[in-house]
Amino acid sequence: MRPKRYDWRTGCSVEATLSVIGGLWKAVILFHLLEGKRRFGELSRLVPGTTQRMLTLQLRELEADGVISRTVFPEVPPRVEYELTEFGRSLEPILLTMRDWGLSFQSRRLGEPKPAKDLAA
Amino acid sequence: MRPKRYDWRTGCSVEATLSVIGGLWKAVILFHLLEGKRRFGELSRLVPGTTQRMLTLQLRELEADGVISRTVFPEVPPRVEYELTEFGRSLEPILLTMRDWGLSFQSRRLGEPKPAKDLAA
DNA sequence: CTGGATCCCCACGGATACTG
DNA sequence: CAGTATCCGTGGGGATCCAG
Repeated sequence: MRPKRYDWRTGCSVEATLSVIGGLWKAVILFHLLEGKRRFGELSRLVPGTTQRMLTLQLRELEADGVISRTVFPEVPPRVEYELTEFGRSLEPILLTMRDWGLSFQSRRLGEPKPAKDLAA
Repeated sequence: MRPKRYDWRTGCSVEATLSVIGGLWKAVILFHLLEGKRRFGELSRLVPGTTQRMLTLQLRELEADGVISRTVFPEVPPRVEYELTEFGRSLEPILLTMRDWGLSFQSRRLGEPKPAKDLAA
């Protein structure tokens, strides 16, 4: 049995949140879905560093949690679109807050002349 | 250093944020530190599901990133206190947003008699 | 184009014992 | 009390091939 890492029942509220968006690339995926529907290939390009396999797995879990919807178009070149559900959209405040902090963090780091410990971090 | 999972330089803003709080239990740890200083043993109890080793590792990384400070009291029964730095406190909006969503999620789930995957409204 | 199925490996993380 | 050191198992995730 997989005791999972996070337990939304016994854990604190943050832990509950992580049980949904705690996956490796979930937050990043959801962030890119804020702007609208995305095809699999788009997400693949938007999230470099992840493999197709990982992307698929993460998308499946998000779908299972009711955060995103998956629409398959029965076309000859297959097309699949992922979209936030109403429930998934409720995560927007979190994602936007993370984006804001990230932007600030990035510019802060870029402004630093020399990192204290060049290799790490 | 290994390319790690997240790269705040090449990735999107959310990815940059995850490079700091993306660790397994980092968000949970930081959340508990919002209320003030915590001793190692306290955190250990506050974050069930994590081992001392993991807790130590996560704390070390957070410290290396300048998010928390570690104070050692040279007492006979050793005492170590962890506290958010000013920089770490800048993460508060994220943590609080996650807490809020988690609370809502928990109560929502508790009210559900059966898991519903199709939620139109 | 969008994945599913498989194989494989290592590094992540658990458990335990020890120390200042 | 607050770790560190060590060993070790596992499963997470990469790579590859195949399919609709």
